[in-house]
Amino acid sequence: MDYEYLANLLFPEVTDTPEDLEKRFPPREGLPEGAVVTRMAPSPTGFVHLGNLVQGLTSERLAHQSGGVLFLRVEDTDSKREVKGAVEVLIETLKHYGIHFDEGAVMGGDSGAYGPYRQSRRAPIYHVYAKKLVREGLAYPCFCTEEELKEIHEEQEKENANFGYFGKWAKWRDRPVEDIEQMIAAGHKWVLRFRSTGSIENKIKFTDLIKGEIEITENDIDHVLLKSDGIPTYHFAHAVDDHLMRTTHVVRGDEWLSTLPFHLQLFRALGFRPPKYCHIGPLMKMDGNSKRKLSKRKDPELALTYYRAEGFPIEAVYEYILTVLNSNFEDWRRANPDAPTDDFRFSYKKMNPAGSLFDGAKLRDVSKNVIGKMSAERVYELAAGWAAEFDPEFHAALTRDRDRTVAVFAIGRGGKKPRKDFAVFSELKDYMGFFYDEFFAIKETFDPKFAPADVAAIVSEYAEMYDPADDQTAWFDKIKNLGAAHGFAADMKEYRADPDAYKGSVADVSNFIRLALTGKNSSPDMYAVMNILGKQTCVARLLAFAESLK
RNA sequence: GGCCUCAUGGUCAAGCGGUUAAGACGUCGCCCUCUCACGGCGAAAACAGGAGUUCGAUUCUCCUUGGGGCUACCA
Repeated sequence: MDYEYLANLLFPEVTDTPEDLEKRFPPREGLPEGAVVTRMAPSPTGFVHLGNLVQGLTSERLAHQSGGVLFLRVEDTDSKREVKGAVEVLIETLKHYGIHFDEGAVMGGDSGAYGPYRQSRRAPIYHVYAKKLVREGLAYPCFCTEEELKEIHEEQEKENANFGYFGKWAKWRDRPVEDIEQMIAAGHKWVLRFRSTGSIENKIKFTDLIKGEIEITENDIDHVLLKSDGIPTYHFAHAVDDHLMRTTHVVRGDEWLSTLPFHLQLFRALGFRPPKYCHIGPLMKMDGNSKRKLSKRKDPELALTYYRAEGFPIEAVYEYILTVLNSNFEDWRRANPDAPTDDFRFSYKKMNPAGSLFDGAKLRDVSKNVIGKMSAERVYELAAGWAAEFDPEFHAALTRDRDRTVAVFAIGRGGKKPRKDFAVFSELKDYMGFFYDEFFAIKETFDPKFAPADVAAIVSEYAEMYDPADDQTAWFDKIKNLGAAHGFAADMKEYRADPDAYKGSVADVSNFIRLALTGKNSSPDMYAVMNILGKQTCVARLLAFAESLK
């Protein structure tokens, strides 16, 4: 077989050589010793999910912690799954989550010397290597139609054989050039296949940075390298791109583990040195009531837009992912409560080889802590930003009087033990909506054991005596005395010692007032709440509540 | 079907041949307290099963079981 002839037949337009490309994309210089060059390489399917972020964050830390490079490469090789505008969504979402890329695809174009960074625009580059493989007898064209391949598969099922295009089923593997020429002349479409020399009899040993040493069977399948439209499959693009872009580490999901032997084969055939691999276990999710794990690509709860709409601060999602990825992160955070996240020394050695179940409750806890540590101004900015996008009405209320809203957020904030009232901004309206007249309503009720007449009397009398000038002690004394006058214990200890001697306690009295002012049985510190609400509003609400009980 | 991979409480996880098997979230109880939240104290809760190696296995090996993945001109 004259491979040189075949190569020119298949790729007449390719004149560049691999050497030309080596020169065009030289090894990266000026990087510190041990610098990690890696990438985030998502496919633009329309939404970004948590798994992407896990992978991206791992890559980002590995790169920037080592003084290396992180770039964004868009793997848009599948025209069938192409979703318009998805690339923009992708770039925007990653930007929102604060992953900083040193180079790669950006809105409308590229930035960096190793591009193009969209695989759909790299066809000429792939073809140079495709031609090289053909010339060396390492690849060949295959004219099988979809139907033929399906037949092969069915036949294999019948024979109980392994699936795939290999051995006797690889009908185009050893066809004479004349047949190929004829098919091309007749205008038939073809794909380029790898001529595998591997055997499932052989095992290869391989060291993954996360999983450790693993043993895998060699690949004997003649996988497709170039699809009939001339665009490469993931495998071929991975080998060519990561070599040319001088990637040192590849971080990806462990669903790639089984095709790894093929990738290694490909790197060798191409004369490339393979990168180091970190295969991350999948992120999983509870399936309703049954305690089975599953990975769901299409699960809306795993889409990043969900967390954005819920109103999780990005820092919280970040910290949560870090706690899942590196088991020592939580300990570090406890020891360094105020240090920037980037100070944490991330290590792939601490990553769990197995997949982990996504824990929403834990995310919430992390989020509460993160928000609890923020300044009131910061919470204001984020809350307003969230509301602007997802709740315009609430946004209008929040921003009507900036200083007042900041004061609301400042209640119980700061100090060693900040309040942790909410985990997401979407709960905010329920938590503090009563500060704004348009969202205020009596939503709960007091214990039916109390007589409405008593409650009404207490509330209306309190409206008379409330004085914003009182300090907190004087304020509370008034409430105690008022309660006592109505048969409610002023001292909690005395009340507990003999509950039957009283109608209730000062806690109950406070709660009547709270209910009148906030509409709920729970709220932040009442003294602070009343100060912000102002005397006029307080009195009006107290009287209205008393009136409603008649 | 074939191949790969993973396996400690409900969840996330320490653990690297000898431990009372950490910690966090969640759950429950108590304390603090004007409610809630916070905080403090405490409780229940785990090495999937079976062989082997070893003086000794959660830790090493094998098998079984179970989960996940791949087996496309998808990534």
